[in-house]
Amino acid sequence: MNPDRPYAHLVTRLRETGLRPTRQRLALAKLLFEQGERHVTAESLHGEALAGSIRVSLATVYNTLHQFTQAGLLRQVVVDGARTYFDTNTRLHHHFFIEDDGELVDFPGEGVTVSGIPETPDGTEQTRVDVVVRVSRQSSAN
Amino acid sequence: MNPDRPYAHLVTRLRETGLRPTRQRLALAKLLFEQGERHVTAESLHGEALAGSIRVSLATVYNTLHQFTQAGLLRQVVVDGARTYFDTNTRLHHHFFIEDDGELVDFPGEGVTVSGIPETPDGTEQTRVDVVVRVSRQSSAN
DNA sequence: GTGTTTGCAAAGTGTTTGCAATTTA
DNA sequence: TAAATTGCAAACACTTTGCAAACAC
Repeated sequence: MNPDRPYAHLVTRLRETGLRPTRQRLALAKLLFEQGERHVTAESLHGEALAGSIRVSLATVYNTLHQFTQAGLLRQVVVDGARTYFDTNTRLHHHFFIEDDGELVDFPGEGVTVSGIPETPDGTEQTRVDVVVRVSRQSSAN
Repeated sequence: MNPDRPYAHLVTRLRETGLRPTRQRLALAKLLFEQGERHVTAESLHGEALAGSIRVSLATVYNTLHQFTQAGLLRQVVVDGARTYFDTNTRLHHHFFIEDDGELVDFPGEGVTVSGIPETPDGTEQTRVDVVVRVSRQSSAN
């Protein structure tokens, strides 16, 4: 939080994407990128910010997440319908989706092969293949 | 629409699942199951019903879609985050998702193999593997 | 008749937007 | 100071809910 040394690398990273390194964006970037790979929702990140005494509005969190996504710093993940997840891992990978609690877990995409996909519909080209492995917690009672 | 011959097989199908074959449920079942495999949203189905002069409320459409899903007559598909799709194809299959217009296209699951999935997270077991092949319309301008 | 189902309108989520006030360069 | 960004509150889209009236058996 020292304003004299405000995470130079994050400042640079934001500048490179054409986003002004504002207090809010820096704070969110710090939460997002300074603790390994993670999955957040707008609300979870907003909660973290507030918990860390970072004053930022939910609207700004949404804006920032979308701007970061557009800049290639985040990847948007759709699994659950209800909420939108953002993933700080932008490399090729897929997801386990733990149905019981809506948690996401990455797994690397390098070793994964999907074979047997038919031709894409007329006039379309393949953008990406997403694999979601849905899992549920084993209950010994089952 | 002849009340004297109200689609006996649909009536039976509903009865088997423990759902009373009400006018609304029969009408929706007819729209859903009498014209091949399809993907609907609550709103699209509601629109169809109204267009076909079937008086049914949106709330009932939602209820019915969920009841049918629970009964195994439909499958819920998550791809787009904004809306929930229901698929009358309950067999093993995957989806093309046409990003430009949010349209879904099925492809059969039999020929598809996903290899290289690591072990599921601790204490969980695999429920299902969903493959979404995202495609976009080719523009000659691109 | 009795329990189920429906429809309405209201409430609930998660997300987006308009705009004045603030901040950045 | 000019342009970008923020925060608020209101608006949104989609979905769920509570409850009285209508319906199925």
